[in-house]
Amino acid sequence: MNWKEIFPQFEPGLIEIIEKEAVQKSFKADEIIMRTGQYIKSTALVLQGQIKIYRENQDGGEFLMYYLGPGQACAVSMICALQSETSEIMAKAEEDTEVLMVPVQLMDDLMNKYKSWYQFVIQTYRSRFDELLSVIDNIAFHNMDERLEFYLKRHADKSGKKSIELSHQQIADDLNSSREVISRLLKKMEQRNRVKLHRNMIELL
Amino acid sequence: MNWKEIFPQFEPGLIEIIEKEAVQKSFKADEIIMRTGQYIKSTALVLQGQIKIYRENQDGGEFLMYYLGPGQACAVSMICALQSETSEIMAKAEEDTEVLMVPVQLMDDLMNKYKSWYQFVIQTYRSRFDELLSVIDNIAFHNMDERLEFYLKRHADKSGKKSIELSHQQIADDLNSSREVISRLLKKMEQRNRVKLHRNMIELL
DNA sequence: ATCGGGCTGTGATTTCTGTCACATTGTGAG
DNA sequence: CTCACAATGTGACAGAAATCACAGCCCGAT
Repeated sequence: MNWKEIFPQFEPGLIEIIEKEAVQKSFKADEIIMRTGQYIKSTALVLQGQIKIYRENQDGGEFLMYYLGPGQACAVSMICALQSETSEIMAKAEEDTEVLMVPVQLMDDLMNKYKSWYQFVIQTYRSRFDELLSVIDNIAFHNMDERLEFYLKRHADKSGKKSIELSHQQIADDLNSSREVISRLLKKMEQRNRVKLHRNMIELL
Repeated sequence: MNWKEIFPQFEPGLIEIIEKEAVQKSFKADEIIMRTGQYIKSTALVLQGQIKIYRENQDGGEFLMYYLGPGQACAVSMICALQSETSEIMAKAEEDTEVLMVPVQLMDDLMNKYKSWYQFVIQTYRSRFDELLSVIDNIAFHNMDERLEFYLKRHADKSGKKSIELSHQQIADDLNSSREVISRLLKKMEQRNRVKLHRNMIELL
């Protein structure tokens, strides 16, 4: 796969180094890419697929933070990488996914030498930070019904499709809620003609 | 005030530039330093006092993100600064506060030229990101009683004191809750001998 | 076709939190 | 001292969400 088209902003010298030092890896859908507490050895650049970044607590509860698609990178891994620390988050492949693993040790060097890398990293920080802000907004200021609408909308935006292929249970997990609550709220949304419900699929109207 | 002692890690050339280009500013307690939507012209380095960084929604609800003390800087202002964007957050002086305002235009240049500035910025990103993660954890996984304990603990850690001089109403605002709920939970904590309540003051045990 | 297991719908109940109403207490200004 | 006002205590009630219990439904494997 020609990854240079996915990161067109990278300058030639940078591409060369990445070509030489980075390793391409594949993950199957539902495969865990990184767990909380795990030592971070590289930063992942997403080439294809979707990665879900989420927080997990001791009781098995999950909470979705955001998705990473092609052309994006995990801010946490960069930020940790620069200090060789352990992960605070979980990353799981939502679909079959291709990533480019850039070794930690390169980071400092790339930041200094390549303007396009520096800008990519800054840009990544900013987008992730903004996403976290909107996540906090949602959970702090909104009830579950509004959070659910936001969730569905974001999911549709990411995939570019009007239909969302998830079970109610999966949605409940992402929102750290329970299946019954989500089912009920979805039913109400259907009654208000915001969605149409199918098995394993929700159609946005 | 001799600000160099507060940022001892800065290298000589960097200090010189900041000395020349930055402006020192004072804010009185409760003064708003930055509002949501405001254009960001400089990055604030805190010299003295405490700044509260919080999110505000349209209905007047507030939600505390974190505090900035001496030697710290606002990650949001840096991140926005680098792209000359508007603020997504509110900043208010908790006490009388002194800050050093570094103009936005300098940022890129400083990042490239001064290793100590670069490291400071990266370090700042990382700490703020981590704080946001723990904020999300709290709100996503914990009930108000646990969030309150976390809040009190964090407040005590920041100030280094065992006593917290806030009214129940102020605490409720920070947690986007209501005064009565906080009063009740504090009473329960007192019964469990976790705190001792006074007027405008809470003593941790 | 039918069996079983994963989805989905729905009521009943409980817990947590927010809201309203009002009593009590502490404190500083005059 | 006392008056006014802010801070705190508390009961009653409402609504959101979690939990339990169970019924029906869809779909793929046999």
